[in-house]
Amino acid sequence: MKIDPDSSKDLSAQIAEAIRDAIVAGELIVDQRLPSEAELVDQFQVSRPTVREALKRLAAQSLIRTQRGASGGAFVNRLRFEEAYDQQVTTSSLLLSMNAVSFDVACEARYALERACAPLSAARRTPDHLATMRAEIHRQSQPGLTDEAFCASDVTFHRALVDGAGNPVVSYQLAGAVEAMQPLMNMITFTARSRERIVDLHTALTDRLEARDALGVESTLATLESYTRDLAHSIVTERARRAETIT
Amino acid sequence: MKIDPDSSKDLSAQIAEAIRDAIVAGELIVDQRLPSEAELVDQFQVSRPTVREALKRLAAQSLIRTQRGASGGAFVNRLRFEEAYDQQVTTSSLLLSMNAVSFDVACEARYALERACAPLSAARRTPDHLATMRAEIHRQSQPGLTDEAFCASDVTFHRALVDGAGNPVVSYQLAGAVEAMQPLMNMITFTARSRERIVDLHTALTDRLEARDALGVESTLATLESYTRDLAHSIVTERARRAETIT
DNA sequence: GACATTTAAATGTAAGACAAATGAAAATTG
DNA sequence: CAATTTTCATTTGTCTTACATTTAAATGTC
Repeated sequence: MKIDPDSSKDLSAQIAEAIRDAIVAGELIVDQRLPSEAELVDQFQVSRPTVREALKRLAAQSLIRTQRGASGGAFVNRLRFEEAYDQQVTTSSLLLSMNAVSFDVACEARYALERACAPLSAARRTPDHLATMRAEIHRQSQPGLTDEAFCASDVTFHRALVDGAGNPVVSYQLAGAVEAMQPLMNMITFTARSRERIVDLHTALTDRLEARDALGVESTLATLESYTRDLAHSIVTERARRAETIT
Repeated sequence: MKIDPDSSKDLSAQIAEAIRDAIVAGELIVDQRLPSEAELVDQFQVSRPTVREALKRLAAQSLIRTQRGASGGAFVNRLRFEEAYDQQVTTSSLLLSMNAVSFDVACEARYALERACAPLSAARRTPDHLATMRAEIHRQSQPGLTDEAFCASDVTFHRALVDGAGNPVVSYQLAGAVEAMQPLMNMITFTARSRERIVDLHTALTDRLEARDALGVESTLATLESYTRDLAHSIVTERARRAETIT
């Protein structure tokens, strides 16, 4: 592990990269203790703040965790799916908002990927998944639910559908696609009628899943996608019409 | 933006979180300059190294970039798809290796998601995508290609297939699934015969895509998946047999 | 007005100090 | 001797101060 003091990059960035590469390459294994900050200072011939900045970079990516005290130090962190979820969701959300990704494009991506789970979920869903989905359907039917709560329940519902595939990698990948859509979904105001329609589709989805009818799940998801997109379009045009009227 | 000096978390972690929340909430917009380190010191009532550690955490997530000099400082960074790719790939790779995800599970997830692109790619692929795919097929047919190069070409081929969907969100999501598989794929030794079979399937895939035959693409992908899994299984059992013989 | 120089502001890096946590060894006590 | 308490060394967390380097703008010079 070497660093170049004349590089354009920060020393801390170089050191972080060197350590990260060692982790990725398997030279440092999970739960292994890194050298102490003082030892890293000697090893890389830099000051302690620089070493610390490097370690914080790694900590921000959940690659290491630190512990104070006598037998403390920095340890290679086992990256868990749950932690990776969160990072993926915030990254995906920022990607959508910062790159002005349209509702249509995001929606298309989400449902395309979600449909990919249909065969797996139909084959492997457990009663637990179905129960979660029906519970969320019930919640969504409650009058007086705020739009935010409705969207949150929608996310939980779809996550249960995805988790039904019984494949953690699929769940991880889809978490970003599904949850990152939520801010965009929150812009939609759901009328009583549109909620009713969505609840109907959710019910159909759950029924098909219970019947292990993969094709039925896929086609229902397609219907839900087009309905969601229509809903978004009508709201956009409605807003445009109102703006027109005011002008 | 407030921080709690008595929290169990590091001060730098709290400050980073506060700034990150402000970015996610849209209070700080792209290319906007953050307060200088000295100002942040005043604002949060902490020392400069602490502020800097917080900024490095954000830089590690590509949320900010820093610039030296008179009108320098830290700026909110536009998170681009390309940067996010890399992070996603390393995160996905580490998830697979650190959680001992089996080849089957990873492979299933990858092909399930990739099949989801089939209808979109069939509808939107351009001659460019087809040309890239055929070029990679040609490369894969070259004798004397190392296994690593073969795998790398395989990744390029599949990325072109995925990019054909013409949806950047899909490309982003799939980048992790496809590229993170490469280390696992690299464990496979490809014989001349297996390479021939894969090249045939790739050719079929490209032909179907050219014909805009979505179902054909899907079924060919399914065939490729099962062949890949069979290949991995035979290699595992072969190794087990040899180990048996030695013992 | 064009060009060279200076200056100021900002980040990058270094060095040293102390605080706080923590586990282990040593001392104390029953 | 065993159990408990104390002490101590190690390590990270934080602060202070200082200097180096980069960069753009202000200033001066011709």
